[in-house]
Amino acid sequence: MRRGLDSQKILNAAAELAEEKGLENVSLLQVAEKLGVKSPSLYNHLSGLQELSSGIAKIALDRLEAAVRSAAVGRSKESALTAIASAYRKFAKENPELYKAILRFPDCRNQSVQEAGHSVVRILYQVMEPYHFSREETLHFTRGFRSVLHGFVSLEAAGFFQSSEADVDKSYELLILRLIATLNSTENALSSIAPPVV
Amino acid sequence: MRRGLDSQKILNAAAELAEEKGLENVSLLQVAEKLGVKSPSLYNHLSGLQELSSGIAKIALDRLEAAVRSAAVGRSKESALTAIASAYRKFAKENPELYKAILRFPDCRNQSVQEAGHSVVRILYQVMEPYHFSREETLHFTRGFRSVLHGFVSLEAAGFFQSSEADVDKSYELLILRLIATLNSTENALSSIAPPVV
DNA sequence: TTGACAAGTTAATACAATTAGTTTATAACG
DNA sequence: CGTTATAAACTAATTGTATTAACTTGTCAA
Repeated sequence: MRRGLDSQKILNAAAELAEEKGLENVSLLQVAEKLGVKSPSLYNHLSGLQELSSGIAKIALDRLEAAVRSAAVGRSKESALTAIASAYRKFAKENPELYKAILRFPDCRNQSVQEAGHSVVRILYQVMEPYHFSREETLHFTRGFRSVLHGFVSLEAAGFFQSSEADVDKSYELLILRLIATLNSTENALSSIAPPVV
Repeated sequence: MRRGLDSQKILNAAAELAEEKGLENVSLLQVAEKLGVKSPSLYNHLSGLQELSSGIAKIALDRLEAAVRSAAVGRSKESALTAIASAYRKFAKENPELYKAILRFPDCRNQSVQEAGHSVVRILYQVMEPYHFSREETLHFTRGFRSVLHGFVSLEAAGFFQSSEADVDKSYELLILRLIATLNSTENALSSIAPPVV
């Protein structure tokens, strides 16, 4: 008895298991076994399967954030945005099971998962500072940018871009560059749509 | 004995159940109960839970396609693209459980799900015909456009856009308009990135 | 030293998927 | 009109999982 278990160790084991056997095979039973413990013991440290799922999602977001942050360091504006885009897709390709964990819906209602997601967004705010957009404009753009990263990466992961008639890397690059290109003419673009926000 | 079951009826019941009780509560047991039958009976019509999931995803994609197609009818280019974007998001908002079904990863490897996804893309090809882009350019753009739709809608559904500092409708509208705007200057945009494809 | 509590345990319950083996309605054929 | 083959249902059993309850026992602090 009396192992040194705690929720962090459990979540790390779960994340490891996800990478080894696939996210769908992560069960309390399997995690407990990996830790040399019976599954009810886990309830001393977390409230159930839901919390395990949320925890994995949080770990995944933390690692994604680290990857994105390190890609952006020392860069700003276009250069930072393209670097972030590459790092984001690279992370999803290298950690497919963890990336899936981020996607699972109910988790995102979870407080700490929300916060982890938010800290990814904060990086975007930082690299966009030099543009001197209003807070609202920045928010609109970062929502869009995130949508693009997430949308492309998850459709790709789901196997929807398998046509051999066009290179997937290039589709991604073009998409990112297109979106970034609209930043240079933001004032014009915005004012043709709605009055400037300021 | 001898109800008039078949796989279509099962899948429709499953889709209905998803809308009523949430996708995560769709089980063979529940579906069977809804149909007044015992769960092993379902195996006469489908191979198991996987096929049930794929089937729900296919139904969802079929309905999404119908919604998108009907939004695009009689329109082309910008007008069609914005109409499609609105219809897509509207569908996801009105059918959250079905939209989740589309996202579930393993399903997308499924043949008929892939095909259903493809027919959504075909609509995009049609409305973009008047631009007279090359097949490759069109493919790149439609991948991007789909990514934007899917990415925004799923992040929103996951609850990531809850900041009250900017209107979510407007974020979406701006994103779509930004992306469409890059089409008008596609030649320039592309050539500034890489040699024209033609 | 002792006793409360934390962290394990086993045992039991409930639900879900799936398989095996059985029964029976129905339709096709003699 | 009877027979029979088959499909479609059934019951029963197995396995895997989450979760709760009731228990045991280290460990730390009074």
